Amino acid sequence: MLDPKLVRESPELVRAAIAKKHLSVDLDSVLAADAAWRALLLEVEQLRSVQKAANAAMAALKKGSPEFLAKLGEMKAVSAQLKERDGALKAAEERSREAMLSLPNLPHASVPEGRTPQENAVVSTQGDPGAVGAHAVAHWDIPGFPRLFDFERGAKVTGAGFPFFIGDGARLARALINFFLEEDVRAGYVEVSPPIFVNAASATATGQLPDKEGQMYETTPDRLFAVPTAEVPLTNFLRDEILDEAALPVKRCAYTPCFRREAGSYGKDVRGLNRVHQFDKVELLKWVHPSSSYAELDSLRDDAESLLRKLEIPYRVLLMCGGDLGFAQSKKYDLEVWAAGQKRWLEVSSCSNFEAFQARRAQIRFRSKESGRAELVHTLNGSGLAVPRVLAAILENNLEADGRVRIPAALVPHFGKSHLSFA
RNA sequence: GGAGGAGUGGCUGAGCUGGUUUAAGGCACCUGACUUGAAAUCAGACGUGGGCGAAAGCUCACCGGGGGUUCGAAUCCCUCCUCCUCCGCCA
Repeated sequence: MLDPKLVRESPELVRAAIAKKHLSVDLDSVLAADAAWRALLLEVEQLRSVQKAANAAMAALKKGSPEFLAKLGEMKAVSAQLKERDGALKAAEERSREAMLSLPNLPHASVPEGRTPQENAVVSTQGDPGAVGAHAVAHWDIPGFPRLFDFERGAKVTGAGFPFFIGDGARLARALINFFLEEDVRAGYVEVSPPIFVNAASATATGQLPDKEGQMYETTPDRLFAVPTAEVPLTNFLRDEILDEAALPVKRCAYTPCFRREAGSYGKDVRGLNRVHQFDKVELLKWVHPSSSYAELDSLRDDAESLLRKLEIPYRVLLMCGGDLGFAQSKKYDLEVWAAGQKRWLEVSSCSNFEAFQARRAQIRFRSKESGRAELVHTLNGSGLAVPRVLAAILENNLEADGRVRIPAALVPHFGKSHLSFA
């Protein structure tokens, strides 16, 4: 959420942010809810103050004395009034908080104007998408593909979008996970293996609840949620804590399976490995000093990019425009790999700076040496990387005439051999 | 899963027969004095968050979470969570 003080004092900034993100949010009703809450707060605090003063006076009086009884009668009335007003205050506070939570984060000045994904800026393109010839085929059309990636039995056992990975398919996924983790650790991220279920409080702190409840798998009877990304447990790791300034930046990476119901998805987007309900991903996460968060965003993006360079997969970097930025992000880059068979770009990483937007909701702070106060950190995250789409790109870009797939040199030590076979 | 015990500021630790408690005392941290410097000692300051205010400052909340009783709750009641001990079950 945004700083309520900022919303109160500079509503024009918030209005501009809403416009740049092409959202429709009623800022005036947010301001009204906030003002109503503050008026009630003043009232209730005054009543409490009266009550506290009387409390001290009564403590000094002899219990049962006429003065005591008179005061007691008086305070019973105050107490009843306070109870009524306090109820109204709680309701107003709830309304105000919900209203504040409906406001999006402010986009950074460097975010381009635009409404649709077509207006995202292409920052750079690496490798040559045209290098693979006309013989390239979509990965699901490669002969033998169903033997290694069994969607039919997955549907039988669990449901659509839950494939089995078999033989060299499972081996390649495992090699990628291992490669990503090793490289990320080398880049200074501390490896974490988090719980893959989280409680409602955690899902709320990172914004999955209440809005995206339908996107998560939920367990009964404990009401735990299967993580849609490692970002959720990792961000919550430091929830409600105050860090040493010297400990910043804190860099973490984590491999988890990720679970997404993907309600509403359809069409060619969901074919093959493009979009599945359970997938492996290594997530990168940083908690940083506010003064360096944009430099840290660039280095985070470069860490993710270097994985693709080492795998020799053509990719491009997009800078998201205001309309495609997302509710909580200040600035976001997408990394997309070239899938030569489908002749389209697939998103494999999304690197974002949330500034203090997430940290405020999760109350993750550091003790500032300069001010002596606890200040909010800036949080960043990005994939490093999502496995199935990288795997799909390797299958499509590296398919050779004999029907085998060449394994990128950097991956061979993890895969154990130079080619993947569908036999 | 069953039975007991315990959760108090950055840490430690009283209060827990309800009312001068404004949460004692100690440690750590910070400032000052003494000192060539340091240690020790002495003095002072020392939580987080919200609201009002130009500011100085004023005010409210917070004793694991939530609810209740009461004029008044760290203290009494209910409930949930976590940790510890023991028992049961189990890879």
